[in-house]
Amino acid sequence: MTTMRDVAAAAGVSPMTVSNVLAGRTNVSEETRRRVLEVVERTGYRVNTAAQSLRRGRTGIVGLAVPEVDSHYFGLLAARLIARLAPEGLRVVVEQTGASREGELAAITASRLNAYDALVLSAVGLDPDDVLAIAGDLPVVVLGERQDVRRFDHVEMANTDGAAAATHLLLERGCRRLVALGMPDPAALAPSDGAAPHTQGPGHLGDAFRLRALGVRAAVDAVPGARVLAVSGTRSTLPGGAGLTREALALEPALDGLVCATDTLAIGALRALADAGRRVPDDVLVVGFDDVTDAAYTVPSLSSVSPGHDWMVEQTTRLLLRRIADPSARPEHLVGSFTVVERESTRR
Amino acid sequence: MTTMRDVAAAAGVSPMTVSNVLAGRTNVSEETRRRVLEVVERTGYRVNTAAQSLRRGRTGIVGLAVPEVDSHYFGLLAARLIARLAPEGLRVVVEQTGASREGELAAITASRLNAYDALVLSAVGLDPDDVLAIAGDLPVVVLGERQDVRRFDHVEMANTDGAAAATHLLLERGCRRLVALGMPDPAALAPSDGAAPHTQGPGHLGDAFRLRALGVRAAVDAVPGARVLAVSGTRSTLPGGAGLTREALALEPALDGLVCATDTLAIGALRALADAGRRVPDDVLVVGFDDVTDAAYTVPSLSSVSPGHDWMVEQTTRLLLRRIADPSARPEHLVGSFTVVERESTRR
DNA sequence: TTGAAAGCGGTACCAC
DNA sequence: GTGGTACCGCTTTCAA
Repeated sequence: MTTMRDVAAAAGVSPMTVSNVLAGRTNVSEETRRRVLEVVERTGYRVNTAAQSLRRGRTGIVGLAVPEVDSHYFGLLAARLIARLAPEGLRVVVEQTGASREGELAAITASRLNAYDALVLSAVGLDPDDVLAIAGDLPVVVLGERQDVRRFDHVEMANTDGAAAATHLLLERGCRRLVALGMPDPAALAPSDGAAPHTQGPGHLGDAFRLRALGVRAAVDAVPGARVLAVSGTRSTLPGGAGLTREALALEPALDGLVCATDTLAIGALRALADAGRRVPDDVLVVGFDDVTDAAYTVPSLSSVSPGHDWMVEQTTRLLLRRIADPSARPEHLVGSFTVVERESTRR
Repeated sequence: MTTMRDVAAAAGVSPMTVSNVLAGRTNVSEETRRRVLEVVERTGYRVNTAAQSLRRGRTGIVGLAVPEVDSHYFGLLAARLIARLAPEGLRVVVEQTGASREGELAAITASRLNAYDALVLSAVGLDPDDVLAIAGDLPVVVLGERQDVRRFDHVEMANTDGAAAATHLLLERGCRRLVALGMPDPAALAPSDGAAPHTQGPGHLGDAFRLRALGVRAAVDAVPGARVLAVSGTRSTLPGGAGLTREALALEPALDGLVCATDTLAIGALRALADAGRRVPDDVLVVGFDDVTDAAYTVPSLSSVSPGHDWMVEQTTRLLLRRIADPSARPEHLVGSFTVVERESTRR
């Protein structure tokens, strides 16, 4: 193992000078710099990141906690975040939180968490207390859903408005028997009792999906004669989407519109509808949420709510860097805009 | 910031004892252990991983280098690897190598690489020299494709045999005008000149796809009257798959079978075929490679070559742990088996 | 069963 | 421009 001391010795300088050269500091003569670099080159020396981290107090690693890695939305998010943070000198470690409610999460995540300079929490089905307990004094940016904790920076999707717009699209196209796939029952959300939606007890489902359900409900309530049935009880997976759709078809055989909590669920739904002999968009209209890359490539292609990924990643990065630099900064709460991207699955 | 010293002081013991308690070592009295844990609990203390890494000489982080994060195969691989390595106390950092040939990669990757205990290289379009240069003495497991470097542990997919079997399936179903989508031209591979396929110059395309092309060629050559056209020139993406398919339709309007280098390309192809008014499987049969989750959920569902993901991840993990423990172990080279999963896209 | 000493390999600070 | 000194927070070693 070559150390900085070795390089220094070989170049006839002090370790400090090697450090200065490698850090690109300017207080080194051109001659010395060249000599040091020559030795570095020759020996293949690379700085020890652990030592660097210990000394600097920063690891250069950002944790990204997502419910499941193998989902369309996550791939999109991870890819963009990794690409965006790389030039900032930050690497991304992916934490899967999906299977692990309760203890698992508290145990595993907590012990690893301090290896990160910051944590991005993406639409995790955790209640705020969990997050609080786990985070400690770690900079946290919550992404996508709403947390009622004002402590954290937060980039929120237009969950409610986006879902309302998606639902509105189906209603406009003539749907009257809707199913909200993968969302908690909007009817049970008691929108009129004045309580904020996030006070509905600890998150058994991500806040995001509850907020989307509210949007669906609002849109449906605005149209006399329209009704919506919520079919929930699974995470956002393809088999989950297919399963829920079979359930939906059994519960509401006359369904003519499917508003899905995510594109992944919607893609599963498309498959299940095909299996059931329901044609999309002839018999049933389908709309998803997230506008993942795949949405444009399904057959029929999938209409979806686009949350503006670039903006979200950009803001997330900005808040992250800001908070790493200044942990005491006042938390920001941003809400993104959205667009409904219409494709074949709702075209009539 | 709470340190181990602080905890020790508060518990009236030495830092060493705190370390022993937290590491679960047995040489601590029950009484002392309880006292220490109580303080840890109360203060929310967590060990500093940087210091730990520095002292131990291991970071607990494994790099996973993939061409593009946002692809179906990667999601699958990453999810499984992350889940499998977590109980081993290893986290996964994702490195995107896709866009970065040459300098980029050498520069960026090399500087970060020593933060890892090991590196998993997944089907990267690098030539072996690159890998050699970058890796240094870092444990490397190459996954999926073939490297002619015997230095590395290697878990290879049944690229050639799998592709041959997939092609055979199409031929069996009556296809005679095949297109190999996303693979280098099998005709140009000069299979009979005795040269090993990996001597075809530095990897402008992943070895994996070239090996798959060889399989396609072998299968086609065995059937008189059958021919295959290779349409390549893109990485494995959905738009890429659609684009290549449009190209293929222009070059070979009579095509009746599509063998795709990956499922992602195949899914893009399904979309492009639908756009072109070609029915699958009525007019054209399509088969992919990887058997990603999505393959079972497209409409029509996609036949694919399944490389046995569980086995691959298991072997990768085994080799990884082995080599971390013993860097001088003799490199192993494993080749997986495969199964052809037939679905609607080839059912006639 | 407990703990003192000695670093792991860098870098901030400040003197030269 | 250069480098000595101290120390980041933890753990290996070995003595008590």
